[in-house]
Amino acid sequence: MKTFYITTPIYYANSLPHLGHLYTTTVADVLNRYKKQRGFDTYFLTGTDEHGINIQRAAEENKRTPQEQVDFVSDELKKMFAEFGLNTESGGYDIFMRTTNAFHYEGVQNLWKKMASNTTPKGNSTIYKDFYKAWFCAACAEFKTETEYEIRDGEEIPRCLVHEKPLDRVEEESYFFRLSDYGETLLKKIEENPQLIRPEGRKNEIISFINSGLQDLSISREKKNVSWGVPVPGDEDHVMYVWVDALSNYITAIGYGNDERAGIGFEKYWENAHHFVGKDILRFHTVYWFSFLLSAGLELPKTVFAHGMWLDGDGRKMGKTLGNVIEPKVLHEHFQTDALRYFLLREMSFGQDGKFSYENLIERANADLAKGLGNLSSRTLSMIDKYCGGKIPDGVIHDENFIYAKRVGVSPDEQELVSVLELARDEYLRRFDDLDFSSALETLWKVISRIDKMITESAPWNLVKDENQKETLNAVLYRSVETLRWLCVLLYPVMPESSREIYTQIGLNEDIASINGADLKWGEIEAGHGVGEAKPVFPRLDTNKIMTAIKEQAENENAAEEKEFIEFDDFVKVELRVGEVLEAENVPKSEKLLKLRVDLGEDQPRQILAGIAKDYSPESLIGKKIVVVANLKPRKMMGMESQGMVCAASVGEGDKPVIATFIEDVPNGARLK
RNA sequence: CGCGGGGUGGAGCAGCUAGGUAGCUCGUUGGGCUCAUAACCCAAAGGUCGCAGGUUCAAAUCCUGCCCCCGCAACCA
Repeated sequence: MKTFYITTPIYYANSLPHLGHLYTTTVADVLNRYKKQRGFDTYFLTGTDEHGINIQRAAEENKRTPQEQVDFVSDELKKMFAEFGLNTESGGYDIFMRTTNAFHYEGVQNLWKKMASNTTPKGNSTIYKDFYKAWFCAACAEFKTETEYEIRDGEEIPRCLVHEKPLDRVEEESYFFRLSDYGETLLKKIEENPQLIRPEGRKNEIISFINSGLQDLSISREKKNVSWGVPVPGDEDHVMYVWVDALSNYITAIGYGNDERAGIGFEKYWENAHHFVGKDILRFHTVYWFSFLLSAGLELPKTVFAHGMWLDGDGRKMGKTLGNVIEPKVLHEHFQTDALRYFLLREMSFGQDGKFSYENLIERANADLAKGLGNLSSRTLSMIDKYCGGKIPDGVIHDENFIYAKRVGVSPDEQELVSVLELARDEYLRRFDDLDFSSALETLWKVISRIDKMITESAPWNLVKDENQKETLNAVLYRSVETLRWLCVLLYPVMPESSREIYTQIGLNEDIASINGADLKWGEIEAGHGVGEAKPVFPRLDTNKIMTAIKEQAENENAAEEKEFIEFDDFVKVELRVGEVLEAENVPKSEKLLKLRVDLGEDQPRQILAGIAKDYSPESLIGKKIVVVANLKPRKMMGMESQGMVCAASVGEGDKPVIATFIEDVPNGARLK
């Protein structure tokens, strides 16, 4: 039997579950069900990456042990996956991989040894020990060069430009992987296997990255600095750094280098491995991972597919500040899982970025599911119930009745419809195989449209009044219900629950999870078979109602958070003072920032940067008395230091700032208490 | 010159790798129908495909230059 091994990334166990996790794992789940249905022996991996300094720190902050910390996060993730039917019990992933598993330690150590025992394509040792001094950003998981960090006034430790967190000075012995010897081999592999990195645009990025020259990769940390990791074999003083440890999970999980998982079948699954990753981590999964595999003498996966990211409805990145984050919890509460699955696959052209808003989801669910598929199912079954006594009619139109069928525009021969359906099915499967989920689904919805049209044009509600049209009526209903059967089978991977539900309502009871769409044949529903009760499968969603509920919920949560009282001492820590704006000007190249000089009654006015340029002109602020947080830690923005913060109310959806001021005159520097 | 993504009817997108009548969903307008979850069907309006040049018989698609928007990765603010 042909195998198919599909993986999501293992998610780093220092952040709580979010839409990104849900998306990648959902796509993988859909494809896994699809391949299984098509007769493949599949294996589906997801999980968590649980080592490293960030975990160690998060554990300290939360007063837990690292193990408790990763147990907590991976449980949260598992809970979310279970809520969305992605867990093993629901037919989802086969393993929730965790890098803290004992078998992983064994497997990855054996991989390391194997890598170390070989030489590079250029005949050098693959792993060597060296001394490395560099600034390292734990959040980026990258070493930073001079252009990638800044040293703020009064600080000695540079901060990463991306995260603005202090960097770690890594000045230690480290094992290195001789990545610099693998460029040519990688390029050759990529060229030989057009499907190796997808989509095309992303592949080109990787090629140009390789062409720009590969540097050797630090793959260990001294144990005295980072203890939470897999020990380097034969060297007590080092633990593996993320790359070898995390990436290798894909092979240790199916039995590479360890006995515990050997039964899963490394050989058979690895030869058909497919990694699904976000485009942000594609480089690690191609350049680094491929090189490790080559160094260990292992085959590369068949495909690494980089999907896009979900942006908000306006095309902006989701983030806490903007308040535009899509919460899995909200999705679970207000939407059917199948509607979400459909949306995720239909709305995004796979490989590109997509926009996600609750409104879009509601619109899709209503247009395609409630009004489309659901309504077709409902009208078909209801007519079979009313006009045929709940039994599926025979679809044959005999010669003598051809004339009546033609009179209402129904082809006596069903062959035309069958060809259309088969063509759509073939196209659907082809596009699905090509991971073009969105247009695959589109082809099926054309079929739905066609059947709706057939029904409307032949008007069964009129046919039923005419004895001569009995066979025409039966044929229309048979064609409709038979098409519905096909749709259920084909849509099962995308919408397992709803497809099963409709299938049951049709009165059928095979397990559609194991019906290969390619084997579907017209006319396999037997006439006389009783249909089940027709119930709406996809409820029509009320946008106003749902959006109101979601907003109220968010507000309640905010209110709950605000109700946590602080001590007076806490308030006193915030030094609010009256300031007079002496000067104000726009910051060049910045659309948000204004540079203010504010008199706080001190010797020198302060320079304060405020993100209000969109709503306030510089002139309008001069001479105004405002409220300033005087003891806020200075911070650099656009190369300038801001020595305080302007207080403003945050209003409306765009968090429009409205500056606080006084109704009477007040002396500069007066403290607010 | 940091890197990347994008600019296509009112909204959201596809088409661009292999040039050849500009397509889909939603929305709008008018009509039809009543089996169905106020659903479905038909018709219409609406685009100089960011701008300028070039290649070509032919460019949304290829080339050059420019303008504008958005990200720097779902974390933190």
